[in-house]
Parts: sequence; structure tokens; C-alpha cells
Amino acid sequence: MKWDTLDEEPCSLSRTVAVVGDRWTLLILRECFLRVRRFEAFQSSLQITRHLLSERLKKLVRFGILRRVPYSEAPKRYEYILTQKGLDLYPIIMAMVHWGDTHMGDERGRPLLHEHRNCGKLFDPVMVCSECGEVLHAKQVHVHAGPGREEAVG
Amino acid sequence: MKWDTLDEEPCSLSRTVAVVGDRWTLLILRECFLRVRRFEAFQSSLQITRHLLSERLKKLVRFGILRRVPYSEAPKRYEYILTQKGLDLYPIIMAMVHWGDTHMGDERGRPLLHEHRNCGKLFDPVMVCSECGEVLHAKQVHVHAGPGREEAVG
DNA sequence: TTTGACAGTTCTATTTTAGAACTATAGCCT
DNA sequence: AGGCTATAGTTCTAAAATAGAACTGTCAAA
Repeated sequence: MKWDTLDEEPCSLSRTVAVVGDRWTLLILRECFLRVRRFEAFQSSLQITRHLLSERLKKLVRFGILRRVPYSEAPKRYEYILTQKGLDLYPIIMAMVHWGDTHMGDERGRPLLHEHRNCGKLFDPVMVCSECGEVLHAKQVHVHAGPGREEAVG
Repeated sequence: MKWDTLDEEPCSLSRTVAVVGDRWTLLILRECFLRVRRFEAFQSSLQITRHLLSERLKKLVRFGILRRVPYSEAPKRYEYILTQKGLDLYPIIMAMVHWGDTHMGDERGRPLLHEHRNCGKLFDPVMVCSECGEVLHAKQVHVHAGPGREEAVG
């Protein structure tokens, strides 16, 4: 497979995978949502090699998920901030955290707890239908080919 | 980083990434949710090398996401079926599809449309708070260390 | 007996990643 | 001025993962 054109496949999952579908990128995004912004901070908290961190940050900037914002003029220094496109990845990250909480836990309990500021309670993320508000389950969903997929593609 | 122990980190995202955090695994899971079950079917629809497909399927079985079920005795043939643990990955996949629909679309429109059998409508997946039912946004969530994370870990 | 379907395994070449060292700019201390 | 530290990278080689193609083994049907 040509990973370099995965973001042009007629499949929204492939396109997303092209951008965030590797281990380091997902871990970097976790740090972003925990308010980490600087190269050294990512590097020391993730123990990622500097080379790969540099690569991944460039890629995330290229795809419009992070913005590289100067915070010092001399010497020139930048920090990496989530754009709206990046903030919109939150459901993906939270869905992964929730699955990990549910299926990969150990006897020590959850590593992190999440509080919803609006209601003040500790919560779990739940995925619902935009139309009827009910909780979604895979078996209740039927898939149709949309306009972006010629039937031939399968 | 030691990828082989990522599933024991005191972080539910890391643990999830350890299992589904690579391109091929996510694409294989997409096929699973589209009712693909057999080795040859995965291989031809994904154009993945047989070697890697074999590896990834083994790993998904090892983590309890797929079950390897015989469907023919002579010759012995197996198909791969999502377990409940695997079905529970649905919100992750749908969150990725939705982000792709929203941010990686082209002029041709969506590749796939999703119909919710319960209400009969085409829908988008929405992530809400389990306690108050409101739509979740990253900035409204506050993170606390839970019992599974000694403060020292950070 | 030959062909074809299915579910893999094995092999070599290429690409990615790990790990460590190096570069560059500038502030601060003596 | 000279040396130390902080920050944000880049460059290099070795190790690991992936691609691509060929091969194995079982059985049914022609």
C-alpha cells in the first residue's frame, strides 16, 4: 500500500488513519490535550527520539492539526498549539481512553478521571446518534455508499 | 520506547494504542465492521502483504479482539469474528470516520453514509457526557489523576 | 492428475525507527 | 570575554518493521 496517498482514498477512515494512524502521533496528541506545547516537553515526557518528534510535529502542522506559534523572538522559539481541526480529534482520543479504561484496566483502577465542567461530575464519553440521541451500537448501523464512492470501488 | 510493554503503561490511551495504534490494524478493523471475516477477503480488499495480515490477525486474537472460529473441518479453515471487546472499538472507528468526513473530505462528498436502524435516519456519531448528556468539548473537561496512577508518574 | 481455492509461511530488499551525538542561537554568570 | 545552560532542532549508524514475491500444505472438483 502507498501510505503517501492514503489520505486520498475514498474512505474517511483511511484518510484519518493517514494523519493520526500511528503510535507516536496518537501519543503526541494525548500530550497536546494535556496542554503540552513545547518540543522539549514532548520529548521528555514521551521519551520519543528527537528525530521522530520533529518529523511528527512537522506532519501535524502540514495537515493543519497543530499551529507552530512563536513565543520568543530571539532566539526564535516556537510552540505547537492545537487548531480547531486538532481539537476536533478529541472524540477519537476520548474513545480510545474509554476503551482502554474498560478493557485494558488492571487492579489499580483508572489512571485518569475526567470531570465535565458543565455538570461538575466525573463522566465517561458515550457515542450517540446525532438524530435520535440513542447510544450507538455497531449492529444497529447500516452502511450505504455515499456520493464520494463510486460503486466500483466496493 | 518499549512498544512491547506499552499495554502496561499507567495510561489508558497508551494501552489502547498498544493494541490498535497502527495503520494496518485500524484498516483491518474497518473491514471487520464491514463484515469481512476471512483471510483472503482481508488480503484482497486491503492489499496488505500476507505476512503482515497474518501477524496482525494473530495479535488481535491474542488481545481478545477477534476470535478465530473454524468454518470448515477438512481442510481446516478459520474466520475471524469480532468479540464484544472488539465490537466495543466501534466508537473509536466511528469517531475516526466522522473526523475524516468533516476534515478530510473532497468535492465528491462522503464515501459512506450511516443509517441508524433504531430511528431510520442518516446520522453522525456524537460524543456526549455520560452524566448530563451534553456534547463534549476538550476545553470543558478537567483531568484528575486516578487510583491507577501514582502521583509520581506525572 | 491437474487445477484451483484457501490460509497461511518463508525469503530478501527497502523503509522506518531507535539511540546517540552534534549544531545553532542567545541569556546569564563570573 | 569565556564558559555554562536552555531550547529546538539536524545528522549519523544500527536495529527493527514492512513490502513484495514466491513457496507450502490441504482438500474438492474436473
